[in-house]
Formats: sequence, C-alpha cells, structure tokens
Amino acid sequence: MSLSPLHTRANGQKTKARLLKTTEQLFATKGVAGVTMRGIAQLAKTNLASAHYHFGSKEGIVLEMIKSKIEPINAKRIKKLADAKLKYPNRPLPTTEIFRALIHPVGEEVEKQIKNKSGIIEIISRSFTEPARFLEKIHKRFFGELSQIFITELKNSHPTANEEDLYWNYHFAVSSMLGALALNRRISDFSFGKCNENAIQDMTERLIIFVSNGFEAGIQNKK
Amino acid sequence: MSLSPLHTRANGQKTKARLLKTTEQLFATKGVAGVTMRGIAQLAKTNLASAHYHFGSKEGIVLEMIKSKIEPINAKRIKKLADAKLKYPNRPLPTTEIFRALIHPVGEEVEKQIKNKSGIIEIISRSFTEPARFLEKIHKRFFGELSQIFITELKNSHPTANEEDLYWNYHFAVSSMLGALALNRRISDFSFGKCNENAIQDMTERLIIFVSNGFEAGIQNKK
DNA sequence: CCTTTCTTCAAACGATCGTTTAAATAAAAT
DNA sequence: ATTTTATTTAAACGATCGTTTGAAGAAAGG
Repeated sequence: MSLSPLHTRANGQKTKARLLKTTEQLFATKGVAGVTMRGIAQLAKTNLASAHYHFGSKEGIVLEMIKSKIEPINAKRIKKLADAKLKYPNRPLPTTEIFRALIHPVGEEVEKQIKNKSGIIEIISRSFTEPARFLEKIHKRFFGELSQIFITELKNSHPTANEEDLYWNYHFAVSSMLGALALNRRISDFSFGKCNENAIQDMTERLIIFVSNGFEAGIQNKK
Repeated sequence: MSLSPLHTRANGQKTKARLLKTTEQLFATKGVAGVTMRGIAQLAKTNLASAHYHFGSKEGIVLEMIKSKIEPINAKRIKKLADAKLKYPNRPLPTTEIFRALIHPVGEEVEKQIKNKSGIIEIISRSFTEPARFLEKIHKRFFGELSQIFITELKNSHPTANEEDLYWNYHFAVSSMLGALALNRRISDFSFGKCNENAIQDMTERLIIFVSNGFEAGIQNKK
C-alpha cells in the first residue's frame, strides 16, 4: 500500500533520478523513436521493471522528465519579466525586454547543458512537432499560462495594436525561437563553418533582435 | 530481371501512387511514429508485401514520398525568384521579394492540400526535428542547393553586410517559416479562436513581413 | 496457345516494444 | 529478531514492427 510513500528511501530516489537523466539523454540524442524503456533502464544501470515501478509507464517517465526541464525555465522567464518591469516603472516594457525574458532563460539552460548530453532544445522542439496526444497535453499544461502572461505584457506595450496582429506575431516569435533552437545544429552546414553552432549566447542576442523587429513590423498597422 | 521496368504496367503504377498517397496521409495525421508499412498498405487497400515490392523498404517509400512533395515546391521557389529578378533589372532584389519567393510556394501548396488529409507542412517540419539518419540526408539533398541560391541572392541585396550576420539571420528566417507552419494548428489555442488557422494566405503574407523585417534588423550593422 | 514477366497475396520469421508477474533482496519499523 | 515495506531482479506475455518467402493471379509477348 504505497501510492505516496511518506518516507522515501535513499536508494529508490537515486535510481529514480538516474532514470530521469537517462530518459533525457536518450530523448536528446536519439529522438522520440529512440526512447525505449529498455534503453532508459540499461543506460541507468538498473532493471527494466524498476523503471515501471518508479514511473508507472513510459508516458509517466517522459512527462516527468519534460516537466523537470521546463518548469525551471518558465520560472526564470517570469522572474526576468518581473525584473524588467521594475526597471521600467509606470512605463510599458520595450518589446525587446519582453522577448528577452522569453528567450534568454532558454539560452542559458542550453549553454549550461551543452556539454552534458542533455538537449532541452530538442526536447522542446520535438515535442512541438510530434502529434502524440500526451505531448500535446504538455503544451497546454506548461505553455498555456505562460503564453497568456507574455501576450498580456505585449498588449500593454502595444495598447493600440490590432489584437489579431498581436496573436499572429507572437505565434511567429515563439515559432522562430523554437525553430532556431531546433535547427541550431545545422547552421554550420550552409554557413560552411563560418558560424559556430555552440555560440549560444551570441545566437540568443541575435534571435531576440530578429524576433522583436519582426514582431513590431507585423503590428505596425494599428486599428 | 526487372530493376527498371521499361514497360510499366498500369495496375502496378496505380497502387504505387496509392501507396505514396497513403504514406503522406499517415505521416501527416499520425506523425513519424504512425507510419507503418502495414498501415500504409491497409489504407491503400493493398497487401503488405506489395508495398515492399514497389519501394524496397520503408525508408524507400518515405524518401520517395517526401521527394514528390518537396521538389515541386522548390521548383516554384526558384521560378518565383527568377520572375522577381526580371521585375528588378540591374537592381538588387528587395528582401521582401526574396523571402516571398521562399515562403509563398509553401503557402500555396498548403492551401491547395488543406482539404485533402495531406500535410506537407508537418512533413517538412517533422523531418527537421527528427534525427533519423535518412531524414537528415533529405535536408542536404533537397535544401542544400536551394539555400545556397537564396543566400547568394541575399548577399546581392546586402552587399556590405557582414557575412556572419547574413547566415545567422537566414537561419532564423527559415526556422521561423518552418516553426510557424509546424505550429500553425495551435494558434487558435492561445488566440481564443480570434485567429483562424486555415487562413494560410493571410498567414503567408504576415510571415513574409515578419521574416523580412527580422532579417534586416539583424544585419543592420555592416562591416 | 504457352511462356514470360509483372503484380498481389497469405503466411511466417525474427526482432523489439510496453507491460506484467512473481520471486528475491534490502532497508526500515516494530 | 521479526515483520513490514520499499526496491530490484529475471522471466515471460502479448502486440506490433520491417522484412522475407513462396505460391497464386494477371497482363503482356511469343
């Protein structure tokens, strides 16, 4: 009778953490199709049934892994947005500041984990193009509320903007961010090595400029 | 002895076409994981082994399906770029015209097939985030040459531009296009129905503006 | 006509998947 | 020390995958 163990044992939690880590690694390196319960367990040096014991199902372990990666990023985003509002009291935020709050925390996370075989980038972007039902739930659960917060902030900064313009261009901005991160590895292909795919910090700043200007150009025509 | 049958029989070609169509449908509606040889054959009302007979392998049928969808689009892109150059003799092309040539043909294709259960959008975007080896080949094969053509044109239009800026922002532009198309279905989620995901034509024009302005903002600082 | 070639078919092979079972082991509680 | 609970293990189940086989059917050439 242990649906919610009060006194969690040390060993169990350790392998649980190891399983989450290997799930992340497999998801990042092999893609959705490369994530198997056997692969997860083997990489974590534990048994197949042990993975089921801790997470109940494959969907369970993948959901928890994604949650563990996205929630800290979203927290940083909201914090960064609040900090920016302190810097501009009684004034609407510049578009750049809003998108910096949205994009910069992702870039930080990417840079931090680029040496680990992690790959939060691929995780997010893949989850956006994969139509599996449980991954669609992820978007509403983790990005629904966040989107409303940022859209509200964009409305404050562009009070006379046509609402439809605003939604469309927010859509473009988010898509740009995800697409750029997802395709990051490929930039050295067509730039013949002139651009370094590991310069995440540089890319983040460029992306913020790109997105902010694209956004503002799209909502120039107020109603 | 029939590696390349000279006199193709009528029936064989018909089922071959049917198999390509059902492959496309499955890829679009169920995603990469939803494409199975059995599913393809069943939807095409033919036998499982018949699919192998015509295409040799699952990789074979998927590759041929993607090729059949992408090549006509790329042809339209190059044609549209050439047409635009005729309109601006002895002058560099406006950025908007270049990206219109890149984006508009995709929008056309999407609009044409939005009632069919096709979904070239998902096919392209999914193939960009899926790390499977044979899909990576696709990119180099179908987009490598095209990218060089468009980058060259962008260089012509921005002769003093720093080359690194140019590559990065082209990368952003393509990513935006793919991301926006891939996530198209989700815009009605956070716009509360205020934006219609089927208004592809409207979206295409908005996307061209977004991308062109983002691009130009990113290469403002010449060398 | 018969023969040849192209096409479809039912059936099976081997591999791998997520999940479950039941027994063994380790840690905590009493 | 003994019971209880938490964790790990080996083994199997049923389902589905891509691919192959060998024979039957259909269209063309002789």
